[in-house]
Amino acid sequence: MVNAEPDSKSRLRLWLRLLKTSRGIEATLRERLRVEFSSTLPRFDVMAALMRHEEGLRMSELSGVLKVSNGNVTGIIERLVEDDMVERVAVKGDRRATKVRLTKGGKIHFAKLAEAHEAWIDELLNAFAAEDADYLSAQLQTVEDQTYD
Amino acid sequence: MVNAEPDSKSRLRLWLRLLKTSRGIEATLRERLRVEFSSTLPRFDVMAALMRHEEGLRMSELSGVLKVSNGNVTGIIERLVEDDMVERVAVKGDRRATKVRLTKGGKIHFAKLAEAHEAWIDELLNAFAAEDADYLSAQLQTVEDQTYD
DNA sequence: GAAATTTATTTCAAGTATAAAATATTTAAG
DNA sequence: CTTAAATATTTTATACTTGAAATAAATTTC
Repeated sequence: MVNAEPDSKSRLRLWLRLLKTSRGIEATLRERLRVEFSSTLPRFDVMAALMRHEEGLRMSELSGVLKVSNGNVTGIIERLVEDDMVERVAVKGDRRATKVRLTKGGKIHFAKLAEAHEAWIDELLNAFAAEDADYLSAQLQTVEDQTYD
Repeated sequence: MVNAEPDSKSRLRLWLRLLKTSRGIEATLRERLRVEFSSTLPRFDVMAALMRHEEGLRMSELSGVLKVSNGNVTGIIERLVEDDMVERVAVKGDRRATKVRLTKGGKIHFAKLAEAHEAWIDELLNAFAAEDADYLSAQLQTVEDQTYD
């Protein structure tokens, strides 16, 4: 028995499924961050990146890590600074650059967000046993090298 | 041999991988829609939904299908109407409602977008044979029921 | 070492996105 | 019928996002 359907159809279905799944999870995370912490996913992403870099990151490094535009990061950082979650630090030797890092309060706040976040993901993806999750991650990893920016 | 790492870590890694993969593909699609068609992903999504409903959709049906807010759809439709891709049609019997549907030009334009879109996905996901893609889709499907809005 | 180029960041214009408030209309209740 | 409640949509305020232009500072070139 031959299958008349081209592979492209299966790939298209996979893409639509991938999109639906990730958008669904994202929507749930957004909602919970908003309701339970008056926060947002972009703020969470920025703080997570800064958490992994105690010493701080330049604005351009941050936008590189998060793969978003410079101007975008400027705006999010502005609001995080207003809320005393993040502080700007001058870079000695280069007056064009600024480093940003979490404040003490920012670290404390993020720890709470991160704990809740991990629990939410654990709940939303509980259909996957650890082995299945690892296998799926590996499968998805293979796409990575395909995507060029 | 026991594994000290809790399942939640595997699930978190899966989520981060899922997010990275879909954002990567989305970024590529956005870029190509912009460069090759001066269009955007939200416009594509709206037009795709309208293509599947020849007779048109109410604004609220459209936001339901796309899972985005009413106000959001209002804005996207406004711009599509300006470009003569979409037209508003009065709903007889209910003066509150409006149906929107693709114009003839909108259908012609969307056909080009859709063809390019499918080819891009086929290229970006070529690492997956049809069977692998179908299997992955099925795996991801299991998450669906977990996500509540 | 002054001029040209590159680099780091912000500003800007336009589009996307949400939740909440406002409008307009229809339906239900009394 | 007339008020109250529900429904469909738009408007508003705020945040996020991008690419491109502007600004400022550092580096390279002649």
